[in-house]
Parts: sequence; C-alpha cells; structure tokens
Amino acid sequence: MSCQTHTVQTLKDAGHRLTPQRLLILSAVRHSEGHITAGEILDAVKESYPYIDTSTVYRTLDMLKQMRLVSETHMGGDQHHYEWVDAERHHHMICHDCDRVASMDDSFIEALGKQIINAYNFEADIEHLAVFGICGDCRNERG
Amino acid sequence: MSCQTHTVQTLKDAGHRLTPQRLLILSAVRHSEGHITAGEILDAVKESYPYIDTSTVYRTLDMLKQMRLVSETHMGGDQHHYEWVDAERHHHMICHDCDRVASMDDSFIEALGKQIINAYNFEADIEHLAVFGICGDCRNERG
DNA sequence: CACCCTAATGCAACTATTCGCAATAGCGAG
DNA sequence: CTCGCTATTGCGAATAGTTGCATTAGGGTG
Repeated sequence: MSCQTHTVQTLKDAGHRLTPQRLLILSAVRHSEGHITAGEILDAVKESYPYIDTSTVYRTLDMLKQMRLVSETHMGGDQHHYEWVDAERHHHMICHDCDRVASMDDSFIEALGKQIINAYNFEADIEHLAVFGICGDCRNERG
Repeated sequence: MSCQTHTVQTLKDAGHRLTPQRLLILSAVRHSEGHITAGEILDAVKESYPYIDTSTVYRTLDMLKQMRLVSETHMGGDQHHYEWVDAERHHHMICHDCDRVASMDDSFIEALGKQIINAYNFEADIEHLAVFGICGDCRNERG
C-alpha cells in the first residue's frame, strides 16, 4: 500500500482526481508481471467493478503515460502493451522468427539520445522502445 | 515507367502476381511526396478503380513491407504512414510541442544496431524509426 | 489458344482504439 | 456537512486495421 500511497499523491499533486476506477486500473498495471494489455486490464478491473468501460481504461492509461507512470509499447501484435515505469528503464528486442522478447539495457538508447541532441539539437524522449530483428539463437539455426 | 518496370520485375521474381490493383497502389505510394497513409492510398486508387477494397490496400502494403519496398512508421497520429524505400534510408524526429517532423540520418541508428549485435547477438532490423521529443526551436522558446 | 492451379480480390464481420456528450461524482470552499 | 465547479465516467457511435471465405483472375503449361 505504501507505494500506492505515493502514486496517489503524485496524481493529486498533478491535479487529477482519484476515482475507484483509476485505483483499480493502477492496481492492475502494478500487479502485472511485466507487460499488460488494455484488454487484460479491462478484464482484471471487471472482476471487482463490472461497469468499467473500455474508454475509461484507455483514458486513464493516456493520463498515466503523460505522467510517465506507465509506458506504452507496440510490440508487433494487434494490441499495445503497458508497463509500470520503475527505476530500471529498459527496452525490448523482439525476434521476428521465434517471437521471443529480450530486454535491452537503456544505456544504448541513452547514448543515442545524446548523439541526436548533439547533431540536431533535438531532445529525444525514448521512454520505451521495441526493436525488431533476429535473435542469436535463430541466427545460429539459420547457419 | 522504367523504375516501375524494375519494381514489377522484383515482385514477379518473388513469385507475386501482378494485378491492376497492385500497380495502382504502387503508383500511389511512389508518386506521393514523402509519407502517405493507407486512407490516402485508398482514395487515390479509387479515382481510377472505385471497387478497390481497404483490405487489398493493407494486404498489398504488408507484402511491400515484407519485400522492403515500402516502410511503415507509426508517427503518433491515428494512422500509420508508408513511404517508398529508396537508397537514402532515414528516420524521423517528431516534436511533441509543434508536431514538426525532421529527418535523421541513418548513421546513428546503424551504429546502434552494431552495438546491439555486439552486446546481445541480436540482429536489429530498424527499417524506419520515429523518435519523439522536443525540437531545438521549442526548447529555445521554453527558455 | 485453352486449361488449371492457386494467389489475390471483394465482401462482410470483427477487434482495437477514439470521440462527443449528457450524467455523475471528486474534492476544495464556506 | 453542504454546495458547486468541473474533471471523469459510461455509453453509443465512429475509425483504423484485420480476418475468413467464396469467387475471380494471373500466368505457367501443353
């Protein structure tokens, strides 16, 4: 609960209202292991509050994105994935062949951001990146 | 027409059939300045062939993506943007504030790809990347 | 030139996500 | 504790994109 309290305070400070729907959505995202889709959030929240509407989920997710409390990633499927933003920022490498997902350290992307600001004076804001390609295992199998 | 001939040959070599719909879609993408959306392609093709279906456009675009003849980018709006892939591979920087789009040289991303393969043995395949952030002008205005 | 195989098309139904709007309900002020 | 402002909700309709399936039509073969 203590971490929840902190988040709640962050929302209030930003002038957002605290509604039961938001608390439920927040809880669903935080208690998911890794990624969660909007549909999964909807299902999870419906267990305790069946009246929740799809648009409420998306709108809350938008707000949380803007506040940098969750990140949204398009991982190739037909749904976006959402993830609680914690201290360890990381990115994903998704294999075209076997669909496995691996984590990439943020240092590479951080370095890229620095290069971009030097070259173009553009302050890149790469919260969460999904890079597609072919993983080592599949590369080996291909020979 | 000569460039079109080359593309047509590429498709046939890959075992794809040449249909009037595909020729029209191809033409729409190639004659667009920079980006074009699926909806714009649909409208353009409908001028000469009103029976064209949305799904045909998307399926053709999928095929062209797989053949690396067009690239697909999610640029923040509600539609994807498609672009003819020419010799000069490049990426985009999109400003959160003013929505302006600037081009980024591929060299940065190429370098990132090399780092990733060294660190993770993952062969990244970054055809076209859209990076969000804040451009120099807006940074100056903010002070 | 006619035939056949199968890729590609058009259609209709379906999923994910967004938007406008009227009704509801946080929460700060008195 | 009550009042009122307005952010937020639920609903219903709309949009972008996908999918299954029966029909059509490239284009290689004889």
